[in-house]
Amino acid sequence: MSEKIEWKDALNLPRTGFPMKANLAKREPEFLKWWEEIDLYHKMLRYRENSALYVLHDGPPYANGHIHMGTALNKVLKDIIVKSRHKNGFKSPYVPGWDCHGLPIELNVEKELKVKRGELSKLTIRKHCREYAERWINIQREEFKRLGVIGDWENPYLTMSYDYEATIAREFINFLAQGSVYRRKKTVFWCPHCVTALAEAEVEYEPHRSPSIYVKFPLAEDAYEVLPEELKNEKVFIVIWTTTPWTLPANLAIALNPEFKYVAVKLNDEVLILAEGRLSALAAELDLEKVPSIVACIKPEDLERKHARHPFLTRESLIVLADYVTLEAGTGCVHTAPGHGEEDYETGLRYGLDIYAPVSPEGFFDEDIPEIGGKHIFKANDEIIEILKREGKLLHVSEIEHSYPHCWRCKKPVIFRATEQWFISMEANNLRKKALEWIEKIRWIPHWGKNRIKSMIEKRPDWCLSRQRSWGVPLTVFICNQCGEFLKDKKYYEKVLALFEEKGADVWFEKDVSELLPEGTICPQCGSRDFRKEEDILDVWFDSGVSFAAVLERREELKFPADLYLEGSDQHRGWFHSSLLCAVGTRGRAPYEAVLTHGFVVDGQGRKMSKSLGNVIPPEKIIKRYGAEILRLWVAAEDYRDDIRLSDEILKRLTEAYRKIRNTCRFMLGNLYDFVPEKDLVPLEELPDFERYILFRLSKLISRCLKAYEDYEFHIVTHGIHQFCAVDLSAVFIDISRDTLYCESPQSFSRRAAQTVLYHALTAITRLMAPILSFTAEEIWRYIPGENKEESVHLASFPEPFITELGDDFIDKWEKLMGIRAEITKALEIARKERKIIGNSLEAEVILTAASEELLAFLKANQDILAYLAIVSKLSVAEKIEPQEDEVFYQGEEIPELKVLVKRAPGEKCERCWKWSEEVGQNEEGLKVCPRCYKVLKESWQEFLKSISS
RNA sequence: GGGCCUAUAGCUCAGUUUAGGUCAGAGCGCACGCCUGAUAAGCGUGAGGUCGGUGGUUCGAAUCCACCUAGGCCCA
Repeated sequence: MSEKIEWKDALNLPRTGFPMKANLAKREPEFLKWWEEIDLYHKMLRYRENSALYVLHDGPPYANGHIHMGTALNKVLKDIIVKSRHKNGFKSPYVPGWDCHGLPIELNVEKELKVKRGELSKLTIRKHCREYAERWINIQREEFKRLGVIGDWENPYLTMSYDYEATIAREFINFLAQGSVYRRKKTVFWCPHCVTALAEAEVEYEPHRSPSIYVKFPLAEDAYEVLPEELKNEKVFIVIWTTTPWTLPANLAIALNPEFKYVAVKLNDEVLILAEGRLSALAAELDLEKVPSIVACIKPEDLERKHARHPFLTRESLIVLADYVTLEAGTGCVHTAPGHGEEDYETGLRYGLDIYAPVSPEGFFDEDIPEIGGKHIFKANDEIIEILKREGKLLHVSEIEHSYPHCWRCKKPVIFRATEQWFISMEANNLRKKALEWIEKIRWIPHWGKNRIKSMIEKRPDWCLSRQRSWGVPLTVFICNQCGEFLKDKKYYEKVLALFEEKGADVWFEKDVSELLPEGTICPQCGSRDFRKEEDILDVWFDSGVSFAAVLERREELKFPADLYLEGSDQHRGWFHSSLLCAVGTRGRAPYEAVLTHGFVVDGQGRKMSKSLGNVIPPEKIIKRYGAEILRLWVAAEDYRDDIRLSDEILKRLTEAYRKIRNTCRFMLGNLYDFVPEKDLVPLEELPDFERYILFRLSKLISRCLKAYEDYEFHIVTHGIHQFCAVDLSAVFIDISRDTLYCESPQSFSRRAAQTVLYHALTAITRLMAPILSFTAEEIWRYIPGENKEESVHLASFPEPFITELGDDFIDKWEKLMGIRAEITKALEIARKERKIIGNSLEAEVILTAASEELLAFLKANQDILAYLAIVSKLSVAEKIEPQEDEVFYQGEEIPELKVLVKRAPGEKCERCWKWSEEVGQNEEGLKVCPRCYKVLKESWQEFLKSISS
């Protein structure tokens, strides 16, 4: 007998080419290339040609800059949904899109070209903008594809494509024709730096230092008439407070709250009027030793429509009433400039005041204003304060820091300024009401999304559509030069739309009105033939808002309405909102059946990612270091409905989880090297109980995952798969079955049964993980044995839970067995760690007993399986246990009536299977193997036996 | 300042809604040990949380109410 027998040659050890190390960053591109080669996206659609449609409509990212974690998160979530719905049996097309027009691109182009606004023609700027957008689309497309996102990347939708531009114009004209569009002067956010009106969405509130001044307005003659007798000979002033001194030249009114009590107080030799509720605050602000005494009370309604004199201009200021005046700050007397404030504007309308805004688009005062004419408004603040001082009208000046609107693009402070703008009315055609009705019918996930968008729609003002810029789709409106009326009927615009479809929206700027209007057009109002075209362009939110018309309705593979829109929760005010208004306004219904939102990417401490905090992690970095797969796993592991944390620790943990899943699958592949499912698969009903129990657990996992996919709860899937790999497979089934897999005859029933479980588990898990771990699933798929599998895992369907009912008795029994196993394991650990009796569990013999008859009977009935489950060499059940010196006695913790005795297993170690047995060596050749192994060797390794005996 | 949302072990999540009383859990990580026939792998055991804080309702609250703190999105 030879001394060194290579028993490894007589075992079924795992064999696989599937690498332990994923090398994701390097291998992923190979899979991407292959998917492209086989045109996976279209193949997936063809596999589901006759299936029900599931349409997830892509919200277009802005074609500017590299993708970031937020956009990556969004696209991966969409990809998981598209892939999982496909696996669920739906035909689920995915057409990605880009938002291409708008101010940010225009500004960047100006920066690149080093030109200022207006220096180049609109057409030239537009040409450059188009190229710029194209450039970023191509970059972002590659970045998105790198994430493993599948879709119609070669044929995406672009809001700047000619047909899309035509659709935008057409939908605008729909609104125009139904009388929803109007034009009027209105205060809007205005950025003097970018020289444009801004939408609410384009304004950001930032802390800002402003002067805080108290200004005295002397009462005019008519106001004295209503003053109490004792004030008639005094110098009386109304005191206002403002943080924008530059708006004082536009002051036309002072607003009082009709509900407040106003008082006149004496300060030095002057009388000041203010709200009683602000008196002590003012005294504190002025640093007075004591609150000035009240000399009279004033009823605000007495002063209504009386006047005060402007503090430095020869003009009067109307005293008005308004209920928005508060006692939170100031004096309760509010400086009102209808051309420079939203509420001021409304008050101005009510009192018939001029909407006066003597400020140029660039932010310079009109020349005709004394002293400060021609100066920039923000620079005029100090001069106005000086003038007030000189005129003796300044009561107090200080500085405050407060939240002030800033331009989202240039980050500079914005102003309110009255200008001519185009609007879609929220009330015309009941747009607001209908939108609110549709909100009720849509499924919002999470449910609170409904309240959120509802309150926004309820409160939002009319939609300001116009932008004084170049890069966008023009507001296609013809205006009569004679009477000022604009043409509303669709018939006037058919020619324009046809031209847009063919040549894009540039033609609006290229061609003369006469070339755009149908021949012989006459103003229906005044009969004139003299028209001009509107020069403003449309708000980009309108562009993306009509994507349902440009994409869902126009693409053959899609449908209107979509099943789902999925974006960040900020889009309740953005795309969900604009899409809803556009669709309700023109189609009479919402463009989606359901809306799913995700939170924002924040750092490990829950703080938002920002350049200034320096906590930004770009997707590219994660892909390079860990692979896109880890990024995808991150997306899937987190509950994205809240904010989603990202940190190095989180990525490290995910990498570990990934490795566990990968290695578990690798082990299964390695043990299926000789398994031919078509031939070797053991029918479910013939499987031993343990195998059936594991498949039952697998079935539960499958059910749970299918439901979680259905509900878009991917973190349930991820945690479920990971836990199943780590516990049910790796720690339980694989650990226990290793002996069977390695040591039994290759074709034996018991080994094939164990392999059957591995095969089912592997194929199920691979398909379950495919929407998330798309690369790894594909890699595994290639190694899975069998002929009848799809070319790509992404063409396969989800597994079905194949064991749904085993009976409660069966489950109870197995849960009890696993509980007993856990107790044995604890006893073994004591023997190992504290008593050093054993190392490997196979070195142990276990004797069990129980305090209750019932448990004792159960133990006796399951003695053999318990030995198997516990992975010990010998296990028996006794009525009574008397521990010896070198033995461990353990009483159950979870099962107190269970008692476990551990001692060293008797006999010798079988050199082949490493189990200890008193029968080792009892064979003809005197091999140091146990009878089981000897039998197996005779059965399946005769060649090997010959070779070692020679 | 207002609306909406979030807060459970170092990390990611269960448990909270359409019943408040085995609900204080899982996996990972960590510590310690074992194995060396999944090996830059595998197995086991263990230590970790007054469920963001403070009050209140209740016989009893992570779970209901109020307020506060921190953070996020949106708005002013």
